[in-house]
Amino acid sequence: MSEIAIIKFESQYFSVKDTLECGQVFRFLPYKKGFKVYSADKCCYCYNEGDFAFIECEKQDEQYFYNYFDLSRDYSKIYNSAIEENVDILTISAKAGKGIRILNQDLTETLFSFIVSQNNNIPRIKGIIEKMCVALGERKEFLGEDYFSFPTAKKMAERGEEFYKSIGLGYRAEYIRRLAVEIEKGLDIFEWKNLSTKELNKKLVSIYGVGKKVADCVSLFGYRKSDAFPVDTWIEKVYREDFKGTIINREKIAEYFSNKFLDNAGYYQQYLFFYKRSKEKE
DNA sequence: GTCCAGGCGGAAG
DNA sequence: CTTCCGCATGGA
Repeated sequence: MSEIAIIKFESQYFSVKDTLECGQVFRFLPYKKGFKVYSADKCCYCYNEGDFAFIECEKQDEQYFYNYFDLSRDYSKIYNSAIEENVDILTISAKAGKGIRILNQDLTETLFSFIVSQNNNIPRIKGIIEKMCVALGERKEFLGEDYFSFPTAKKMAERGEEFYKSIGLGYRAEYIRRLAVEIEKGLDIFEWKNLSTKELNKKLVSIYGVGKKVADCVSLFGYRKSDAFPVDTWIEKVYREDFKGTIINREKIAEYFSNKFLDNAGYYQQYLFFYKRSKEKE
């Protein structure tokens, strides 16, 4: 039995539920007072209670999850900047999603996950990724329960297109398989860490199965390029209905928001996406 | 049955 | 350069 560490953090700018459910991450499950969250080969249990958020994990993973939940960043600055923009829908969205933080996710997992996400809905995306982990990941244990790690590229490269179709990937099967093979052959996506957002985008889009939208998500959630502004169907609705925008081309809508909100664009995007999607579900 | 989901690749204009 | 079309799957 390994030792458990508990991280305690003020909840004013940290809602575990909203942070997990704002669409940036796909591997988490309700558990007791909150959620179990899985990242790469690690797991933690987190929840809000009183005026705090708590994260329980193995002692050796304490730094990993401190960084994962982006706890060294001051979100009051981001939140206040959003309010100061003086844009109604952004003010409403920021207030509704005040506790949202952008996670520092595992890069490889983020890239594969957002390829799965294209033209797909969040419950299905979760299911497909879970099947990949169960089939190809490594069995681990946390708080007395088994779970599976996100598979390595090596493991993924061993399986054919048929396997990926069998877990529901449809036409995306070949995208996943080919990326795994490329990484196995030496493609190093970590090398792109220090590129500008624009140069990074070029590299990402060159991957088979990665277009502008997925590239923006991976830039924002994996590489933490906060000027990236992913435009999906929900954000397109926000743009049309709330910003009264007239541009049709999604790439240009993304450019519009990146230029408008600069290094806060990605954070605002999460507020907007979360609010728009939560309203539609009612 | 139709429509849609955190879209993309490839062909055609 | 931009626009259009086919694509797998499952839930509403």
